[in-house]
This record gives sequence, C-alpha cells and structure tokens, in this order.
Amino acid sequence: MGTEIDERVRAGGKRMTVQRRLVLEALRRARHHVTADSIVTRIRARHPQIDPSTVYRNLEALEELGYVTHTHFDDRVTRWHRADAQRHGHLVCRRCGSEQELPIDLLEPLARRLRDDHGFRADLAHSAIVGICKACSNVSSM
Amino acid sequence: MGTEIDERVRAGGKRMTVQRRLVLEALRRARHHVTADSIVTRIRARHPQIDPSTVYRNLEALEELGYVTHTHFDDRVTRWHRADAQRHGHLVCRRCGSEQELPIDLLEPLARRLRDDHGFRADLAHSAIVGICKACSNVSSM
DNA sequence: GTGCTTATCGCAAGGTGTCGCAATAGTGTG
DNA sequence: CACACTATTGCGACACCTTGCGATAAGCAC
Repeated sequence: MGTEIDERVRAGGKRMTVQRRLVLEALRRARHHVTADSIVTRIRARHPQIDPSTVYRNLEALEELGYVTHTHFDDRVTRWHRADAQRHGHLVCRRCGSEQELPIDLLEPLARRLRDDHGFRADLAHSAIVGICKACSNVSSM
Repeated sequence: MGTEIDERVRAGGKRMTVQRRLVLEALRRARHHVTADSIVTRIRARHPQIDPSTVYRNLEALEELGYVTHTHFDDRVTRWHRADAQRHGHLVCRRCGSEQELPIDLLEPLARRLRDDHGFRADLAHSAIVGICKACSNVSSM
C-alpha cells in the first residue's frame, strides 16, 4: 500500500522509511495545522522510540517534496499541514490569541505589487498576520 | 541624567534599574535591528554578571512602555529596535537570506482592507514577508 | 539474496527563548 | 532616613527546534 507515494518519494532521491510513513500518516489524520511536537506525541503513543529530530527532518523532507507546508503563527510556533489543503492566510490576535483564516485572494494585490515593483515573489501565507482582532478592539480603549 | 525616561518608566508602574538602563543604552547605540543575544554580548563586555533572561524580560518591559518593538525575520530570530525608528516592512528571501526594507505605505492598502472587511487592526511590520527575491528568481528556473 | 552506497535514524549537545523561585533592590511613605 | 511593598534579578530548568556524528537500513546492481 502507499506505493504511489513511495514512488514519488524515491523519485525525489529520498527513501521511504517507517518513520517517514508515520509522519505522513499523522499529517493525513490531522485536519488542520499541527505543531511538530503534537506529531511527535501522537506517533510516540504507539512508537515510543521515534526521536523528535527525526520528525522535524521528515517534515522538512516532505516539504521539499511538496507534500507539506508550514506556517508561522504568532511569534514562535510553527504549524504544519498537508500541501494539498486549501491555501489561505491567517490573522492572529496578539491580545487574545484568536485565529481566523483569510481568503488568499485578499492578499493577492499586495503580492502583485511586490512582484511588479520589487521583483519579489512573496509567499504571504507563510506567516500569520499579527494584530488586534475586532472583539479585542471593542473591549479595550481605542 | 535620563530623568525623563526614568519618570516615564515609573509612570508605567515599573522601576528603573541598572540593567534596564543598560539595555536601553545598548538599543540607543544600535543603529538597526539587533538580536537579544547581541545585546547580551555587548552588555556583558562591561557587565559580565547580567543574565540573558534579564535582557529578554527588559526588552519585553520596554516594549510594553512603547520604547522598543520587535520584528520576526525568517523563521526563528527575533530582532529588536527602538520604537521611534522609521517604521517599515521587511522582505526576506528564503533562498539567499537577503533582506530589504519596504516603505510602510506599500502595506497600507492591505491593512485598510483588513480593517474595513474584518475589523482587524493588522501590524504588517511585525513579521517579515518571506519569498524569493529578484536575484534568486533570475538564477533558478521559473 | 548478497553486497554497496548513502539517506536516514537516534542520541547528545547547542541555540534561542521562557518560566518558577528565592534573594535583591527600587520607590513611596511616615 | 528607615520601612514596607513588590518589581526585578540571577539561577536553574524547561521548551522547541537544529545540528553533528556514528550506527542503521533503504534501494539498487548483481
């Protein structure tokens, strides 16, 4: 089973290992963004010998192959998800920590502008946009 | 000396300590973005007893008071600078790591859109925009 | 299936912050 | 100026991720 993926992994000059398959499986199970750490925990439930660094390296390898992507949320936490998921931006409130998704085309005008004016091909979904959400704006002054 | 700042620090319910003053001074000396670590190193040259956690906590405290701001560059490193410095965005190339600054008003249309459509007050200078720079675009295919 | 090459693994250590805690030291008050 | 209050410090430990390295095991050729 999973022969198609095995093929594609090998085509990329990589190998299909037990650990790689476990990471892939964990990502498939996870609906949305997951932290590397949560993947480690989940896999360890059944395979206690897996090392965190292995998971990190696999996420990276799978990203190179185009299977997964990562997004930087507020400040430090990186979250991973399958690359075939709907592409979208993120808004994170620095006050309450709430998150909301954003249609990618809202970011398109800026992307175009950066491309045209600076020749820079921006990946605007890569980092969440930080700010103050509507609810928090209403509560606090201003 | 420094009485005005002392006042303002105290007005914020905080205290002016030797360490706080050293951090403030280091930021004043630094032209642009500096990492917390470089501040630690710099201060330690003359005051070897200062602890990194103290510097981190002071940066945070000074940020609350509006004296400094931090920006997230590519991936992990946080950089700090004085709040009165010219506000601007950042482009970081994920291939070659080069950085360039961006006039803040280029980001304004998106900020307005987020404010109007989502009631979200975005801080678009808080995270660098990641992508592929012009030079790298020309070298690699596509 | 044997053997070879080398991608990948597990482990230990490092980098960048963060946190809990007991000791210290700014600050306002009497 | 001594005192009480509590913000702040330094230290040790932890969190999250990265890196170097020797051991292991995919994947290919025979």
